[in-house]
Amino acid sequence: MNRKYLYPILIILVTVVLYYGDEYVDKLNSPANKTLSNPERSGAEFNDTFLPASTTGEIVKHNFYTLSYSEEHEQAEWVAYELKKSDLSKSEFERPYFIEDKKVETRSADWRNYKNSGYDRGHLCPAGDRRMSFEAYNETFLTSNISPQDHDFNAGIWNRLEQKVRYWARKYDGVYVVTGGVLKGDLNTIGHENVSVPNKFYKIVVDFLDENYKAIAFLIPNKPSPESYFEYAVSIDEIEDATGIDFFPQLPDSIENEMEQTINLKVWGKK
DNA sequence: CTGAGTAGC
DNA sequence: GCTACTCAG
Repeated sequence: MNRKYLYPILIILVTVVLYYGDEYVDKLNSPANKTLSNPERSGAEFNDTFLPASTTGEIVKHNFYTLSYSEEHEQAEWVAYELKKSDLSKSEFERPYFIEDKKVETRSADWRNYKNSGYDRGHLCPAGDRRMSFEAYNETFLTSNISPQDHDFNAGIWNRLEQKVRYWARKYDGVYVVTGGVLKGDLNTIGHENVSVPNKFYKIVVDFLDENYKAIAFLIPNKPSPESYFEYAVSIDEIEDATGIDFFPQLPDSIENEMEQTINLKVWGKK
């Protein structure tokens, strides 16, 4: 057989085995042996309680993450997803092409806006967080999930933060993540569709392992930085002020208020 | 891991 | 317009 066809088929086969193999193992282990300590706190219904409010009214639910799209800025104002410990498999997939998100009614930006713009097509929900299946990985390559990022920012401090989030997901047996660019003020644009270039990006990470939810948030300039992301840690309230987004409206007020005001870096491992 | 640009059908 | 290949931090 031609090698051109053999390789993709092998990838698909391996993927199917990995994907359904995990489901099979889960079935064997369930419900007597629960490897996750908080399985009842997972799934779509639970995730909905962490969804931010949309300022645009255009929420799009994908299978592996949810976003709120801003047609004005031609990108998501937030992308939200649960990153489970079990999501962190090491399957390797070939990077696909970015394609339009057909679930966005106003059409998401064409990838060509980014070509020769000087900016990366920076993932909001990282491809590295969705390697549990071929479908999940590919779903991150929708243009509704990218934002113009300075390359050295994306490959540098932002990438280091994303890897830390994966570490926290392993340590805390899953975290909830909300991330996006700050779409406010006078922003430069790129491409024929005028995709806004955020000056800052934010990321909020919630550990919901026990009843005492705790969160950490970051607001980082869209430029190279040799510093630690901890230098850019802020409260969720500060991100709400900067973006105008209400992040956890569905949580009980007492939990929301406490979580959004607090900055406790030591419990997140800052030395 | 995070990405880019170019050549060719 | 899409795929394959090469390359960088």
